[in-house]
Amino acid sequence: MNTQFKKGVLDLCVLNQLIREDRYGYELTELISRELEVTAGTLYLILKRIKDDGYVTTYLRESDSGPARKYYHLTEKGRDYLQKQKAEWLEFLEKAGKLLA
Amino acid sequence: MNTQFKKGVLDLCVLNQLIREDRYGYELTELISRELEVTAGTLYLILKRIKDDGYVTTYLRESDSGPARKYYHLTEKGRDYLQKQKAEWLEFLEKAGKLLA
DNA sequence: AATTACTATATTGCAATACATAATAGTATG
DNA sequence: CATACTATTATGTATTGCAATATAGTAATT
Repeated sequence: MNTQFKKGVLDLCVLNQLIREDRYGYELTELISRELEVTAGTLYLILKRIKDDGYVTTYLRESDSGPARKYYHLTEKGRDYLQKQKAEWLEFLEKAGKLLA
Repeated sequence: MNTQFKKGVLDLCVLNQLIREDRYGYELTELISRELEVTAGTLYLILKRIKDDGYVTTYLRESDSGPARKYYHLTEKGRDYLQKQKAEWLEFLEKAGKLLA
């Protein structure tokens, strides 16, 4: 899969998984990679980024099947960002679509 | 406009403009930037890349309104590449779409 | 029981790629 | 001379890929 296509969209995919419920990193890795080829390293970098940007907050919770899980929670700022970026993405698709028609 | 969204798609947009006729760089810059925000520098880098990759050939032709124009011609290899990448792009959109729904 | 191996989970460093920005330069025309 | 047309290149930045590391449980093997 063309690596470049994912640039900028991957973080939206991640944020979008957090709309309804908090999830932990490993879980997100599995979820996303069901559709797109993504390695854990890439995912965790994205998680770090969206946390640094204030789009998510995190908290630890023990697991009964391994190390503690770090859960990610979408903030109001993250929700706003996601909404606006999704709109921009659709707008981009429309314009690019014209050039690719 | 989110800079990252364009990664990997811009060169397809350029190649796609060459399907029916040869075009020169400045012309392509104008064409593409009607839809997407792109500067000449970026466009010329892409043109250099797709030429190095053998997707286009070039030739000079004088203009009656300025310096000579460098025309870009899509090769058979470029046509193949474009077709495959467009298919991959659509496939990517479908998968990303699921994650963004 | 002790050792080993494997799964679940998180993190980090370095390399590669593509776009942005800005500067340069040459030709023709008003 | 100023401006529009045309092409090129250098430097910076952001995002992903790949690979390695680390830790805690669980299962398997000796």
